[in-house]
Amino acid sequence: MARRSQAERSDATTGQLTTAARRLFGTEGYATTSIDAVAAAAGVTKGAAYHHFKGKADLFRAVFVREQEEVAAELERVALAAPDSWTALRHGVRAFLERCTDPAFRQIVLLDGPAVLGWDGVREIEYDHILRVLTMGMRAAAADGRLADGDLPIRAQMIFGALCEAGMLLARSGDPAAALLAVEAEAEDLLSAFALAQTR
Amino acid sequence: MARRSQAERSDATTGQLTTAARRLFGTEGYATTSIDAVAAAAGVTKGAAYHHFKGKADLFRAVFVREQEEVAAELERVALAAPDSWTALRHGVRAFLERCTDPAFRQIVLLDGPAVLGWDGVREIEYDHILRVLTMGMRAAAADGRLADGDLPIRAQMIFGALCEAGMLLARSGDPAAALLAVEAEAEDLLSAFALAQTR
DNA sequence: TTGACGGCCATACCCGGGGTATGTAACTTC
DNA sequence: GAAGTTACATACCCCGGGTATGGCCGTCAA
Repeated sequence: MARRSQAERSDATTGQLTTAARRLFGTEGYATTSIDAVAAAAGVTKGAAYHHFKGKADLFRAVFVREQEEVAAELERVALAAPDSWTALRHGVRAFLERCTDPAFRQIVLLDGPAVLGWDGVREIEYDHILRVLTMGMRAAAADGRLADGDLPIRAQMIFGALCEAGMLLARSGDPAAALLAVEAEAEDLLSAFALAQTR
Repeated sequence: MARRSQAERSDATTGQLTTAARRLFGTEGYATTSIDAVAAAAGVTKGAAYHHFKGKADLFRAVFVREQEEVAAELERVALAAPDSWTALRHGVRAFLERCTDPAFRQIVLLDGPAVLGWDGVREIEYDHILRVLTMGMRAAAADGRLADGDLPIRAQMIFGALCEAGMLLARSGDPAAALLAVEAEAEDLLSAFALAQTR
């Protein structure tokens, strides 16, 4: 192996570890995957893992954060490409639901995340990524007069919960394409809940 | 101890075990509570636990099911006491949110449940309890012309996801009473998403 | 250039806890 | 009341998370 700097070695190892962890956590689940298995899949030993991460939960956290970053980036990209704030929301919803097609994403973000990191833990991370993008999108729609006033953070959080459940639902469906349409229709109705015409 | 039948002994022991497990799982979380600790709190040993349950997950499942049964029963009671289908829905929502005030309920049903039993596992159980009651309530509201047509199971599932997130949210709030009002307002708007006046 | 220092990682080990095998006392059945 | 079954307790296995220690190599100052 050619001469490598310490930083290069570190980055390479952490990258191998998080990639392997993402694969194993996503397929086998958090509880049933061992640190040894992750390290072996990454081509290193447990010592390397415990050098870069405080423990198993910390490794999982790194995977979880990277997952959130990628989804948030894609959602932001989709939103920016949309002609107006309302279609930005709709396209974002569709992008999130399609992301839920990935079993590893569901296992890590939707199933194991809350149990491993606690609700405060996932909340803290999501608020800087997925929830941030969603809240911004809803704020823009509200500014455009497409959404009524109200508590936007609470509203975004509840919409997010509904979308997560919808993502699990269509993943279980025998006909994902048809389910996607049905779910999207319901999701649009949900967002329409806050359409301006509605009065309390 | 007086002479007891086998069935009485069994019922007493399983009751002690599930009660102790409910307390420990609810306070310490599933991963950090040991079978030994549960058995000790129940006044028996690990052998008794493994005699009545196939394993740790099975014990958790029993606790989870009982929790669902209790909530479903209360929701049904609240719904039946309501004058019409719409207020039945609203009172049910309130009852569920208040149940989320219990940290043990949140830990067991909302956080650990999906990770331990898998999504299919919780789905199967919830569909016979909370989701069943919610779907029935929405079906009644639809029959009364308070909800538009659509895919009711999907709709109920998504509403349920939103309510779970709302429950976690108001539990974290510094002022639960005020948060309850805000969350209830948003939840009503969500249900209004499917009000008959809405057209797609 | 070199030598000391520190970061990177492997090896060896501890130990808590899920799961199992076996023994024993109490209940049930005939 | 003897045989068989149920309801546990006890002792044990072993996987796996976490830690301690040592060695290799890049880094940096003199």
